Amino acid sequence: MSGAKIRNMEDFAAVSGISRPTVSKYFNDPASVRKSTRFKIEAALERYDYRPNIYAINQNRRRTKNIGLVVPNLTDPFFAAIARTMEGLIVAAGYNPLLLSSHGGPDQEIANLDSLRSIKPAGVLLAPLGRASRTEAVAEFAQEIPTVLFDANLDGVGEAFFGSDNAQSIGLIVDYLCRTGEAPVFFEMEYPVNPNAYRRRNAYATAMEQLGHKPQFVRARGSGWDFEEIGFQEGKRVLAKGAFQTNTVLCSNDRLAIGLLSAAYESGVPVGIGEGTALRVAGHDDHPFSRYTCPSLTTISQDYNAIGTRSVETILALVEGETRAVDREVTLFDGRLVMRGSA
Amino acid sequence: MSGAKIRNMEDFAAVSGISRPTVSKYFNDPASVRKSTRFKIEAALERYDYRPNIYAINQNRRRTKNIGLVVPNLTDPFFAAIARTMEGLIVAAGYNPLLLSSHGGPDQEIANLDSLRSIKPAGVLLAPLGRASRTEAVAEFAQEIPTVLFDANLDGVGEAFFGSDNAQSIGLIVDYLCRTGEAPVFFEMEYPVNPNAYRRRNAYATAMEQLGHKPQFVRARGSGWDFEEIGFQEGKRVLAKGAFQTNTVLCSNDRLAIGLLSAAYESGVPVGIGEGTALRVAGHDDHPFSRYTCPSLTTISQDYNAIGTRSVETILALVEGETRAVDREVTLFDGRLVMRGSA
DNA sequence: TTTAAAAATTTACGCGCGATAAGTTTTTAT
DNA sequence: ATAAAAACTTATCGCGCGTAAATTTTTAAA
Repeated sequence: MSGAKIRNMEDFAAVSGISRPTVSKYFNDPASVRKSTRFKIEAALERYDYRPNIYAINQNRRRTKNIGLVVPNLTDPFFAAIARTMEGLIVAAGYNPLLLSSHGGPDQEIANLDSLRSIKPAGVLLAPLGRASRTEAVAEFAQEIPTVLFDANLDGVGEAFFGSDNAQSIGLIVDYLCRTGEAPVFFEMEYPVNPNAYRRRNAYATAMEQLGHKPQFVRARGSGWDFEEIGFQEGKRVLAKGAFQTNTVLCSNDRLAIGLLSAAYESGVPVGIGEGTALRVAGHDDHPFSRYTCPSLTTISQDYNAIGTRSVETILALVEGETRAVDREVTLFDGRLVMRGSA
Repeated sequence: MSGAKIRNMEDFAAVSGISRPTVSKYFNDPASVRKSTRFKIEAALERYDYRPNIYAINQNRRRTKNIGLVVPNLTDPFFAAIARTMEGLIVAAGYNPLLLSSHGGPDQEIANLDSLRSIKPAGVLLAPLGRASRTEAVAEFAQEIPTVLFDANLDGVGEAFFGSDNAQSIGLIVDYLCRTGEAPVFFEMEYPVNPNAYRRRNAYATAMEQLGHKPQFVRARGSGWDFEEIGFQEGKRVLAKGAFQTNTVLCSNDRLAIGLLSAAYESGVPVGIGEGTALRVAGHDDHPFSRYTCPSLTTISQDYNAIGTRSVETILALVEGETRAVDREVTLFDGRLVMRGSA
């Protein structure tokens, strides 16, 4: 770091002894210039502190190097974790991730897409809110800008969808629960906000019937995204009434289960699989905290590594191929049973 | 939405019947143009889908409208929540927040600041990693770009710092624990990554001595940010040895406490304040999940609404005043005792 | 070594907007 | 009604870079 102030690429080209357009080429792809000129430029980079102006770059480039990454709710550690995975992959591919959270609201989701529009991203990875999403507006966005959905599907929107196979995973855990004890009751939100919740409900019913059991539901009243609180409040209410039809409860997701476990504890209902327990509880998602519940939560681990990897690969392929998908690809990954103390 | 394609501000000015410079003024401040012209422009905005090119704007503006927001770890729901609060305030003030997570690593922290540099933000809100931060590099950044620190202080870095008064909050909870039972042992990381952890350690010692008790420490081995796991593993180890010197444990933070509670459960040690309990556990931070631990966690609630609000206000004042702070302001907010079931 | 092809470089221009100056029209105040 | 102030228009420049076309250099093949 020394010498005169470098104000732009022209200045920098001067001190490095190379023409500005060649320097420009270098920054777009260092391998595209002759080795000798690359060395000259890199030598200059060591002596002077210069970096290209990102606004000037993007004003002229056809496509930016930005990839939008929109999740329903960053406060949910599940999405925080998957977003982190994806961010890493995007950076590794030489792109610039832009992380936005919809905070559980469709207005914010649209606002996020709007703000992405002005960033002119090369592509977008979107985990939609689901049923709460304004599907038309989202579809319109996906029409404009290459978009890959993950976690929650909106029929026909975007170039591809990657998520979990709820039928497989719920089937798996229902089977496990039935093998190891009483058949489970399904504990869920009365009005789920997420399409996965509907799929899980149906998957539960199907799995139970195939095993010769009658599906039984307990529906928690309440709305919004504060699942733990709803699971807790409604859990207390149901436990007080003794209204779980069997001693086994399969929750639609881990956050609901976390609330229910807390309610069981406060209600003095011992949860687990050992001696002296009165209730088994299972969840779905392998939430980062499910290891530390009391007892630790038996659940399904979504393969979010696969979901993240494939989603990023797909959007990058679309972006780099400058082509739209011919068929909309829908890929569902299997969940894995995680046996812990609660069921 | 109709009519010809609008490619730039010139086109849009034409269809709205206003000159381009005036349209430019409008977009910078709608109140700066005559009401009649504002209506014309807004009428045109309804008919045509135009939004100014953000890259061209920022290339020419002295200062952008971007505010960087860097947190140590978005996977931690505490930071996710405070980031969300701040994002809202920044948007409300007409600025554009850019959320970045350092994922617990100093390299990523520096990378984040570097990537912010190329965005040329008007100002930055930074919750540094703390002791792991490369202080010199962060200080250099804060020299370049107006920066306000929050949560963790780095001496002399940035224009201001807002955080919690650990002396007050730890004093408060130590006092509470001593009034209601045995004096607490302090459970903490052996090598804390965060300056708050050090302040809490010292605050604990001071508070204990003032109350006539001998401070006693249990230090968890392990490093990194996986506090729950460390609290769990080390909690099991210490409980197995019966090495807590009293029946009351004050944890340096809630995540450690969550791990410890899980360990106590698995070890068959009943936690709480009622009959038949053997251990009291308290935490610090009012982590979003501390309501749902078993038992629910007695803790200190940081006033992160105040921290968020004041941090945003301060950076915006700096940004809009185009002035640097004369004195570096350090403001610590009081914590609030949250009494729950665990202690 | 010659020569054509490929690669690298330079020339020249344009992107979409902010900023400013000078002149014109409209609004406000007296 | 009139002057002053405010808002607008026209004209022009410059920001920092990407990129097509033209030119030069290098490489590879004959």
